[in-house]
Amino acid sequence: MAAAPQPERTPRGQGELLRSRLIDAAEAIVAEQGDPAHATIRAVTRRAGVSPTAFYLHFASREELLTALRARGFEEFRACLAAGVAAAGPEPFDRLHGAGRAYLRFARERPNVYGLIFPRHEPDDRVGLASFEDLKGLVAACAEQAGVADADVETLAVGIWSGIHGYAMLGRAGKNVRWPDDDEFVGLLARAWLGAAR
Amino acid sequence: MAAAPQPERTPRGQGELLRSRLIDAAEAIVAEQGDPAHATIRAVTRRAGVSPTAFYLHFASREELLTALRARGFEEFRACLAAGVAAAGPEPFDRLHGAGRAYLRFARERPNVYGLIFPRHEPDDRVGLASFEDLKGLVAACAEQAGVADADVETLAVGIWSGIHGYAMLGRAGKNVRWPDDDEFVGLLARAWLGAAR
DNA sequence: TGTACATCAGTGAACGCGCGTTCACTGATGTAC
DNA sequence: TGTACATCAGTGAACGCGCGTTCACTGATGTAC
Repeated sequence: MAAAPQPERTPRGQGELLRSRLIDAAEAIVAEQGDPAHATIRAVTRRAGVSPTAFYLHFASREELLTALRARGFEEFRACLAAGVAAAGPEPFDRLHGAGRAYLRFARERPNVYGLIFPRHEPDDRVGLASFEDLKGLVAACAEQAGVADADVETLAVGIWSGIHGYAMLGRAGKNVRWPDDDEFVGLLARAWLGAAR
Repeated sequence: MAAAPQPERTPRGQGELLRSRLIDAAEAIVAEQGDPAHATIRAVTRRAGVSPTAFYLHFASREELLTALRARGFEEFRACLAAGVAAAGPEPFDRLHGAGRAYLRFARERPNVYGLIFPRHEPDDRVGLASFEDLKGLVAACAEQAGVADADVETLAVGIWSGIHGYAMLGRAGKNVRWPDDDEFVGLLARAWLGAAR
């Protein structure tokens, strides 16, 4: 088979392609193995079909790769939430509910990416801040509609965010505990903090 | 100095002492480094002042050591909560508040032990179950006193536990967010889920 | 009371492995003249 | 149009390290007779 020899090497001028291929490989490893510790330089380059040394053409260190991976995961997470809100229509409580559902679906379907962007140690401030600002907007609209305008919106948002994050993290523990499903929990959470307006 | 030569070796019949010394060493490493991955067999035995081979006199594998460490951490956590409840007196809401404060203090003072017993992956069912049963008892007493006796206690407990766990995990993220302090948050959380009874 | 033996609580050297990182090299593709 | 050269996108061998684990050994302390 002397058929067309495939270009095994990235064409000239597009060397940056390998960079995203390496991030892809790292994401796949994290998704499969769960622990970012498995995304070693050698494992990532092996998966990308490239020699370990090629790694250094695009990253100065393993930490730099993980930072890039977290940044990508965060973009995807935030886009997922935005889509959930947009699909929910104009009503404030519907929008908050849509965000909550999207949040929990992401955490459930991609637990390892979720774990990467909300790490136990050295939390990424950008994640907290940007997501939290989004959430505060949704909560403020609900509070206004519910007539609890005098409430401290920031505190309400903290309460709701804590609840949803805790539920996402604990959700798989304790088989003997009857966990409400995502939809039900988001509803209960909004009612608990924002009153029975809906 | 030919003073009394210290017994550098555990006296006969008390070989089990090394077992707990190894767990001590592992706990110290986790507390200092944050990540259980650093608690390798060699690092643990080095810290305990013993040869790597001595490890196998007491544990069949590294995983067995980590299991023992988690079990110990969980005992300490549960004892801490029980003490917080006992010190709070007989009033149901005071007791729930005491548990919540103790929970958050433990998570704040010993974040790495907390992270070990509420791991992101492979959650330990015993932890979830035993702690959750404790919590359900406290919540049931509050619900009864608050006159929301018709409410689903299990669901209320899920909501409160999720909130407190989420707050504990997120608490250090986002410096620009104004987090309520532990006491205030526990109060808000109880009021949100159990009504304004207190 | 002495002494041979068993047990206990370890040690020390060695193995093969995967890791991060460095170094010198390669071979195709473009560009200047 | 040819050709020398530069650049790009990598490769391959090697290093020293810490790791888990195995193996044969040691030396003090107790026990049977």
